[in-house]
Amino acid sequence: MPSVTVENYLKHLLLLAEETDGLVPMGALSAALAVVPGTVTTMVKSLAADGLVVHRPRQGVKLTAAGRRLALGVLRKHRLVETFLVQVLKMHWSAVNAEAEQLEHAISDAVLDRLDALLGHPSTDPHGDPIPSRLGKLHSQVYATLATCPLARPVRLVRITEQSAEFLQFAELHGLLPGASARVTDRNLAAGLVTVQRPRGRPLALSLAAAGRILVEPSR
Amino acid sequence: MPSVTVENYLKHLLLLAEETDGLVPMGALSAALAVVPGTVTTMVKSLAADGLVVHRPRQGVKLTAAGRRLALGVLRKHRLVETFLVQVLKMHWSAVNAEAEQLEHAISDAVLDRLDALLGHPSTDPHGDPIPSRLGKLHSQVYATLATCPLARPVRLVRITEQSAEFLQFAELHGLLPGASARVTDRNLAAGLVTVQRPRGRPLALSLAAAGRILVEPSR
DNA sequence: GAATTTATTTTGACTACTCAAAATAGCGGG
DNA sequence: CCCGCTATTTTGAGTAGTCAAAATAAATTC
Repeated sequence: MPSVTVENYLKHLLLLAEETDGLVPMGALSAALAVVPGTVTTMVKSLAADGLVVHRPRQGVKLTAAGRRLALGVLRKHRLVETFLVQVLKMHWSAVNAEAEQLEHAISDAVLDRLDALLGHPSTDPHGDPIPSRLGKLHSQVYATLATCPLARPVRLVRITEQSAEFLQFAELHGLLPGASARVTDRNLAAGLVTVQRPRGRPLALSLAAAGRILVEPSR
Repeated sequence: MPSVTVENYLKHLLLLAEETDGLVPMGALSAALAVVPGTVTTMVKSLAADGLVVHRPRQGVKLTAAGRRLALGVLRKHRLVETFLVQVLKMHWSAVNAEAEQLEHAISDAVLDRLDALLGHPSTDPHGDPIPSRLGKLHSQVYATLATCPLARPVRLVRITEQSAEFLQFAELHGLLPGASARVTDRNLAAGLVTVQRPRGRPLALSLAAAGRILVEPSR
């Protein structure tokens, strides 16, 4: 059975691979895990020895098929637990990431299956993040973001790819929840500002970085 | 924050104290934790240094007030989680101890409070074991057992103080669940056998040891 | 009251993970 | 082509928890 530490290395590697696609730099992993770079080098070498990752020295790491399978299992637990915490226990969506961070390593597959059934086999968690299937399929579509979608066109928010409680609380305050409608009225690259219009709301200014964390699809 | 290991030492110490009352011998703790005796000595000394237990060398250990408070918190998590697994996720009562063993160390107080409310603030878990209150009160009554209750008198089962899946499955198979009625028709100390009569059931033979794990109260 | 058994403690060593700080590699600029 | 910067790796050391096996203390037996 993989340790909590190993599960975390693999999970973050999977998450970072989505953005980086290809090799994940050691520094990115080090930052994500809040661990000094030297520690990552050591651990990655041991993960490589176990066949869970491939290590290209001085270049980066990536998951092997076995490592990816394990990582998907952890991610499935994380996102199903988040969904449970919000839908059944009525917790706030900004609080559940931290809770799931712990529970994902303690919950068995048997309990997870029951939870999955209780929730009606959801395909996304409360942030819109896709939940890997029992078989390890992660059907993550490529979406536009508020930083890249066409101007003036109505869009529907589908996913918030940022877990910090502050950001999520800010987002909710301004009605930026998965499922909500919006329209980007202006985008100023020089200033790094995006202006978003919500139905029945004041125009809202967002940094380009923040806008890039909000995934959208064309409305209707 | 106490480690998983520390939480387990304290929890088992609390459980063993119920039976042993007074000092728990090192050997008992060693057996309960499935760890060699030398390890227990080492750990107990470090727990004592942290003010969580009192160590009487060559005699045994007991919890301090601080240690007991922590242990009660863990036990509360364990038993509420068990209750949740049975009542909400419909798992079998013989399986939930092992699951709760893991989850008790990963669940936060915030989640626990929601769970407690969802379950209607239960006072016992599915085995009839009392759940410590949020404030750390453990109202565990002294009950008779099938090994000690008066002969021929009708009794109601209140608690099964044995967590092994095999035993619990055996108990359920013969209708020995908390809440059930029964009557001890015969007790043979020499043979170490207790005969139990269930309404509409065949007489059932139980070892004295097994009978001692089933707590009862006078019926009506 | 010595001798033996049993419980406990000590000692030395190991695994998994971590950090701090020094060494090194590979890059981009001049 | 060399210089310096940044990312990475190495080295040495520490913490938490564990085991195996030898040493010791206490209790039991004769």
